[in-house]
Amino acid sequence: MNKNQSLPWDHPRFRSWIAVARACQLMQQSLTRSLADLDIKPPHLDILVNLYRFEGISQQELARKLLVGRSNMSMLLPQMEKRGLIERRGDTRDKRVLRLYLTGEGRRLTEAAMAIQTDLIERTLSDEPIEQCMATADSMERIITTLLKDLRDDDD
Amino acid sequence: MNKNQSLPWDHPRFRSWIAVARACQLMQQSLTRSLADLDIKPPHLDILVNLYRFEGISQQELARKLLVGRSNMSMLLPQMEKRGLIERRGDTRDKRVLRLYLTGEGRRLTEAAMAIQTDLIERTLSDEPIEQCMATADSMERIITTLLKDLRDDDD
DNA sequence: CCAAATACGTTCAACACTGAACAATAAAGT
DNA sequence: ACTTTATTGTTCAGTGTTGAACGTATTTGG
Repeated sequence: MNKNQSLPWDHPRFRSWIAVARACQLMQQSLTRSLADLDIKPPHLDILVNLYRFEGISQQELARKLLVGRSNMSMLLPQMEKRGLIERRGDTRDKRVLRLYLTGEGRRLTEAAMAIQTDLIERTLSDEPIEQCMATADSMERIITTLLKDLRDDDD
Repeated sequence: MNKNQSLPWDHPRFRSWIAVARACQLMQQSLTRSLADLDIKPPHLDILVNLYRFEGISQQELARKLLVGRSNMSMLLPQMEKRGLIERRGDTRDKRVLRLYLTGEGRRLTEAAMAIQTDLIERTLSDEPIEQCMATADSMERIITTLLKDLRDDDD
């Protein structure tokens, strides 16, 4: 019973998750490099993609979707607005919220960036069978649901 | 041909990877909370675990394993040394390198932290079949290899 | 044997992210 | 109607991460 018998690396789930985390970290670094040409970083891309899909979203909703703090959006969005990628218009009914929209240039940039990201992913995962990818996706979506529920429970 | 026909979300591999990234982000946040009791954060745990497995590793090697910059280690390690978790001893043969060792307290803390992490992972993944976990692990390890090779190629 | 190139660790300025405190606005409770 | 509570976005101090420049030590190649 010296080493408590079971080192973490012996657990299949543990080993599996370590690999997932490591792959994510590497993919993020690779994406950062690939996006450098467009002079944006992954956080900006996350924002752009969400505005692309959900036009008129508020800063609060955006922060929730991205799992970051509201203050983060308050730092990034004005800088992207100055760059002419997005536009912030006050909601007429609720004067507290700012609704977010892509500009024409923002939309063009978003499409270019998404193309880069898609290429990177498709290229990196090209050896993985589609069924495996879909099984992993299902798995991850279940895990996401579990984790979201846990985090919400803790906030009470 | 308006929308370039294929939005990223229609690609199975793309959808799959987005789920992976999101799950990782959430797991990281959850881990951060769980480790708060021990007053350490995920980066510290990464360091501790590697010293646990590879005693006497150098700062350089450690940084490479963790996929972070050397300067990062130069910031974190002295602070962990002051806290009495690790020890840094100069190599006798090569006076440039500092070799890293866990102290008794560091080892205890590492074991406690690993138990927390293992519990979190086992609990979160408990609904996923073992075979699925192992298939995902294989998948991820292939992807890691590919990404590592790509990053190394870029550095030339 | 010596000069050039390389490797290790540190420092520093720049930037990113967070959580807490805050002002303005809206919603709920009385 | 009006006080209280909650929500939205901002600001700020604290902390983490990075890449480049640097000093020191080692290795390589003439």
